[in-house]
Amino acid sequence: MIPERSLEVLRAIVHDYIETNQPVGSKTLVERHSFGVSPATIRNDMALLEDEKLIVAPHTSSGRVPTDKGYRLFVDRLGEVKPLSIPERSAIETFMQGSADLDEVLGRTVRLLSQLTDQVAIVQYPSLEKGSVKSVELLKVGEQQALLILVTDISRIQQHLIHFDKELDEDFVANLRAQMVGSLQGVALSQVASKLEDFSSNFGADRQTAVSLVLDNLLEQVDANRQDKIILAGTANLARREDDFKGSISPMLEAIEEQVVLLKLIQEMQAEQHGVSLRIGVENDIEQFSTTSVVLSGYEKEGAKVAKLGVLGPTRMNYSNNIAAVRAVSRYLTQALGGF
Amino acid sequence: MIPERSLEVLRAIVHDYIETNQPVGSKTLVERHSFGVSPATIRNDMALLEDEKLIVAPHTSSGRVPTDKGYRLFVDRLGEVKPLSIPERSAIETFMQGSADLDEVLGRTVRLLSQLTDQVAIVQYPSLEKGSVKSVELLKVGEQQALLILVTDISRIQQHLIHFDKELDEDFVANLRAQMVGSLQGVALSQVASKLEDFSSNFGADRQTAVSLVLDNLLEQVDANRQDKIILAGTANLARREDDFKGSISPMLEAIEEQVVLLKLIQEMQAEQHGVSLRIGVENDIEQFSTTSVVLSGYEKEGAKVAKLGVLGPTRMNYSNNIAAVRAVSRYLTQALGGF
DNA sequence: ATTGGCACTCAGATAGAGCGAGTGCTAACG
DNA sequence: CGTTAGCACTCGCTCTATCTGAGTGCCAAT
Repeated sequence: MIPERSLEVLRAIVHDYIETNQPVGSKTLVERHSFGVSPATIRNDMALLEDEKLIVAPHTSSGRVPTDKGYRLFVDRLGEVKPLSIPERSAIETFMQGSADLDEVLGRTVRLLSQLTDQVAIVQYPSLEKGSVKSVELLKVGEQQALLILVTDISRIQQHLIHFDKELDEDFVANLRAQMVGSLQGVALSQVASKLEDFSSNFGADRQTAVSLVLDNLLEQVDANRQDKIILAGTANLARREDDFKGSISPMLEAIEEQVVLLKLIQEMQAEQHGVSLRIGVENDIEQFSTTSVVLSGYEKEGAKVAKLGVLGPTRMNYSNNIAAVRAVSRYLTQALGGF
Repeated sequence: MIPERSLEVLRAIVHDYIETNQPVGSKTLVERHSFGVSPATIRNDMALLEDEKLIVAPHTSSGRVPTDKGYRLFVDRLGEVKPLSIPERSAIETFMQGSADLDEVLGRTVRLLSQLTDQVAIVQYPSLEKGSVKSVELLKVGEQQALLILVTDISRIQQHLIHFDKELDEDFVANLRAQMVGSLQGVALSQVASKLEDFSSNFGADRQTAVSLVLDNLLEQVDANRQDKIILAGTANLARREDDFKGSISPMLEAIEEQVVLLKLIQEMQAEQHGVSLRIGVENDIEQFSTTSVVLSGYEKEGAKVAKLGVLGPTRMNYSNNIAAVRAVSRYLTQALGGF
């Protein structure tokens, strides 16, 4: 077991290193923090921590730097999550005010989170895996065009324009719409496909092409809903802290722009303690993110987890602050969504 | 006037510098290109070009590098726009295939452009300043909620969820919808506000709150349409060429993420020769972009320019290629939009 | 267990030397 | 007069050597 004071030393090292970006040595450590002991004693503790692979010396004779494992121990056992400051709280309040639809709320949220943490912020759109159809509409908007709209129970709206090869007549469109509403309203998204199985038998042979075109589009939208969507903010923060990443940041920017990798990462991470889940450095077994940490939390809608949000940044990040921010924003978002 | 051969020398310098990223000297120049003269002669030409501020020597005794002015002369008078390669053409073809609605087409376009040029690609959404209302819809999607949808003549779709404080009844919604369609179908966006001036007098006093709520939302959407929107791709390309920018790239990333600066820039630039407009380095009088060049072109819908698209990258970019790509993509997009 | 003392290590800063690509100038050449 | 060869000169790089100092590990004393 690691003695109490050694852990204090680790905490101090993490704290100072995050603040200064310099390897921290025994002497400066006793100066900055009031341990009641001499540098030599601290050195013994540091040797112990190094044996445990919690810290490492970049070169033979320089101060120590926390390892990923060191950060992990820090956040798990040492990092008291400090509450947000008053100005931060009021920033959240004002940011969240007067938002109307989902796009706007999430857009604000992601920018807010990025501002509070100075990191890249990620907000995942509510997964509709478990959602249901609130409303489906088909509108004729041109001679040969119709707009298919799908509204789900968390007010996520999708629309898609469909082009037909023949002119549409109003009656047919109205009829088709009515049939769809009848079959689908309130139906779970996962059930839509089966509900529609012999839907097209309600229509005459001359309508089959048009009907199946619409149905294909509808199923595509339902499917697109299962593929989760994310929005980002603050990618410029990556560049500002470029030195904290070993090599170039361009692979990371690519991965972020790609979104697929991010989605996979988010998918994998499960909420742990305090509702916040954390991956530090190589714990992300994705190569591009081996020098980054991810702080993630879920947010809720009507008591059920619907999606996640969090931040991504260099392993040398202010965990206490970022964890607090992610938790707070997640709570505020949950609250804001309650109004829908 | 600058003699013919000196211009050839400038062309060669720009070409080699873009390729190698090294200041180019007189000796390597005669080796790589078959001028029929000796290095000493080239040196005289270079001295001339330097007097004209078309090239500059980073240090007393190193090769020369083109100035912004040099690049400008190059693109205006020397850079023959080479046609795209066969693989590039077919890449465009496949990329553009099977796209349905506007979001999808523009999304593909911006990624394509970024791929072809290895730069940050920008596509502006069609400005609706001159657009007109194709269709307007109001759908009840919940007890106290309705979805307001605005479709314009270039198939740009917007929707917004409206919350009412009282329960809605079907008849009222249907009536309101019918009135709106009657008043607005085919009306130019700029005329919408005046058309609606005493619209609410068609309804009873008990409906006024609800009606004005809907109208406010509608006007807001029309207004949002005037604010242009842009989408981006390939921001990671900035990081990959970081060395080409003097300082850090983070201010640039911020400006790009902000979008406001970009919009202003796009607004200012007017199509010049070949339908392509160009800003090189300090010609952008925006500080953050003083080391970047922007290649921009318009694209059309039914013979009228509707918006712009282009790329942004370091001044040391392959202008011939990028101009060709922007032009080609703009043409293909115009063509693709013809189908709407 | 803690501490002072001490020899040791090594990254980073500073300085000087040599290299070489590239220049500008001048005088000669066709 | 445009072109060219020759040449002295500049100066950014690279390499090497030296120095400095922060920091370490170890050991004997407390």
